[in-house]
This record gives sequence, structure tokens and C-alpha cells, in this order.
Amino acid sequence: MDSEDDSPLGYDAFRRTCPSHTVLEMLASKWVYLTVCALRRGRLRNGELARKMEGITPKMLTQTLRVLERDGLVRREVFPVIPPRVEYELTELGQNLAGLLSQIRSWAEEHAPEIKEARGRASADHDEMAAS
Amino acid sequence: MDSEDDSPLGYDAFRRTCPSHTVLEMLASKWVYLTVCALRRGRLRNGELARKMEGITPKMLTQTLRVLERDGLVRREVFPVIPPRVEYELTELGQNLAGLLSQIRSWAEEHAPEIKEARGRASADHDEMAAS
DNA sequence: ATATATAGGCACCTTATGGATAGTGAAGAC
DNA sequence: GTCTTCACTATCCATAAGGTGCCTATATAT
Repeated sequence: MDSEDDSPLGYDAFRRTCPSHTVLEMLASKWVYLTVCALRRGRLRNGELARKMEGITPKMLTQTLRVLERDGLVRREVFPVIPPRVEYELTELGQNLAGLLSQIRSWAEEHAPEIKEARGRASADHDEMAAS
Repeated sequence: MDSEDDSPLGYDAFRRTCPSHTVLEMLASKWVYLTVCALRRGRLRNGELARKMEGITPKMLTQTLRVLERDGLVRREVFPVIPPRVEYELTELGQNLAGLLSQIRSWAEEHAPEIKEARGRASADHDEMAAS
């Protein structure tokens, strides 16, 4: 094991042209994180997701769901009724990912105080520079 | 366990005003992922990081490192020599996160083929719609 | 004398993204 | 009629991301 942090089969997210790089790019979104976490417990309707994710606009919600659907992480089911009813649920692949993403979410929640403190120190340092 | 996917102590990344939400926002960046993964094995210099992360511009690299430093994930050490020498390494908090992030990276590398296939299907469907 | 390497800072510009606002259609409540 | 709900779609605008080029300092190599 020389410098093998590398992938099992030639995939390397550090390379711009590697498919895994674009996957990482897709995952690098606040709303993707939250949407996948929200769907982890089961299928939800558009409106339920919107209420759960404070601050998301309908546009971003739809956009995020379309990306997740395109990439095979989310399944979309339309009921042809009026008023419309659409449900979203994670695919197996999505479930698989959800475990990891909710670990990140938990990490963020656990370490938020530390990071807030670090940010405080950083801006204090910055102010002190400005005062000199 | 009713609906306890929630945080241990009142932190909830789904709430816009929660500190953990801004932490998630900070983590939701391709370059943050890769930088933390790159530093996982030990300290690296700016140029080494730049060479490792294909496609990153000096500006984005610096920007990313400044954010990570501000949030207490990365430590920056300057050697007052000429030519300049600066090294970056993960703090303990950063190490802690690096484990999770490199799991995500591995996931991306492992599942890249599936996702590529899903994207292919999606665009095929799209084309077929356009052809009708 | 000239060039190189190093780790940036700074200013400018273009493009992509996020987010806000308004609109659509059809059923049912009032 | 008018209003609401639902799951969107379309449009605009402000902000952010990202790219480019030029600048700094000096020891070392040519």
C-alpha cells in the first residue's frame, strides 16, 4: 500500500473527468443532503417535504428531486387524481446513501457548537487585526 | 422512538436558523470534500494540494482552505523562509470529519457506474419524449 | 542579468446558481 | 362566482462561484 487511498477500480474523485467526480459534485448540495435525509424514513409528498425543509423554495425542491430522480436515488410516483398527488421515495441506492448522509447530518449537529466557537475566534482575530 | 431522527440536543439541520444548518451548508462543497480527503493522510503544502486536486484554481484552493481554517477543521502553519513554505493539516475535528467524508468519496467511486447508467436512461427517456 | 519557484493577494469579468414571485389547471368548499 | 389546495412551471434578479491576469518577496540556479 504505497499511496492507495485510491478507488478499488480506477475511479478517482480527484480527477475532473472521472464519473465519480461528477457524482461528488451532485452530492455537494445542502438540499440534496436534506432531501435524502428527509426521505429516509419513508415516502413523502412534495408538500410534506416542503414543510419539513424550512426555507426551501418550490423551485429548489423540484430541481433537487429531479436531479435525485435522474441519478436513480429517488423514485417518483404520480397518482392521476385531482388535486394532484405525487409521492417520492428513496430507491435502494438512495437508501444506501442515506445512511452516510445522515451521519454527516448528525456530525454537523453534534459539532455545530465547536464550529460556532471556532468561527467566533476567527472573527475576533480578524477584528483585532483591523484594530491595529 | 417516535420520530426521533432528530438531534441529540435540540440541533436540527432542517431549521434554517440552526447553527448545524450553516455547518451543513459549509460542508456542501465539492472542494471542501476533496480538500479534507486529501489532507487525511497528513500535512500537505499548498502546491501539493493544487497538484492533487485536478482542476482547482489557486483562488478556489485558498478560499476553501480559509473556510476550513476559520471553522477549525484545518490548521495552517507558516514557515518564515524564502521561498515561502506553508503547510496545512487537519485538526482533530477535521480528522474526525475526514472519516465520514472519505466514506462519501468511496461511495461516489463505487456507485459511479450505476449512476452513470441511471443518467443515461434518464436522457434516453428525455430524447424519446422530444421525438414524439 | 535573467529566470524559476513559492504562496499567495487583488482586481476584473463571465457564468452559474439560488431564491423570490407569479402563474397554471382542475376539483371542491363556500 | 371566488377561493383554496396541490404540484408544479416560468421568469426575473441578486448573489455566488469560478476564471484570468498581474502583483509581491527573495534565494537559488543559469
